[in-house]
Amino acid sequence: MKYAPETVNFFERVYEVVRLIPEGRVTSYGAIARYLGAARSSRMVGWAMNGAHKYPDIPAHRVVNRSGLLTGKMHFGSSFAMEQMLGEEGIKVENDTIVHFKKYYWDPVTELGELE
DNA sequence: TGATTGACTATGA
DNA sequence: TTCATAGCCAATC
Repeated sequence: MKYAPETVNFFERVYEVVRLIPEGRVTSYGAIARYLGAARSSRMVGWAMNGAHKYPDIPAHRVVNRSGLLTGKMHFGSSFAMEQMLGEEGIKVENDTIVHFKKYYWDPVTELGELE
């Protein structure tokens, strides 16, 4: 697997941010992208997560789309693994969507401060 | 090399 | 309010 030099940095940053997500909290692809200064590259965050499976400590289940919808649950091996993991962290999932998403929402820009 | 796709989001009808 | 379309940018075919 080879990435463009700048891309490696971007992907690494994505993983770093995801690792910082506290247990029992979730964030969105767009929020991460925005935090990294790539507000319009939310899809790249998703793409980064695609490769996140190679890293054992990336809590990708804490990353959902802006509606709290578990759009990537099918990438966890089984379609129920993601909501099960979230459930064990105290996050209720109903109909593939996080209940009270706003309450659990963890925005890196807000929590970590804007990137200098 | 060029076209298509995707774990997204914002915007307009 | 719900549905459709347009940008985004790297990876894959």
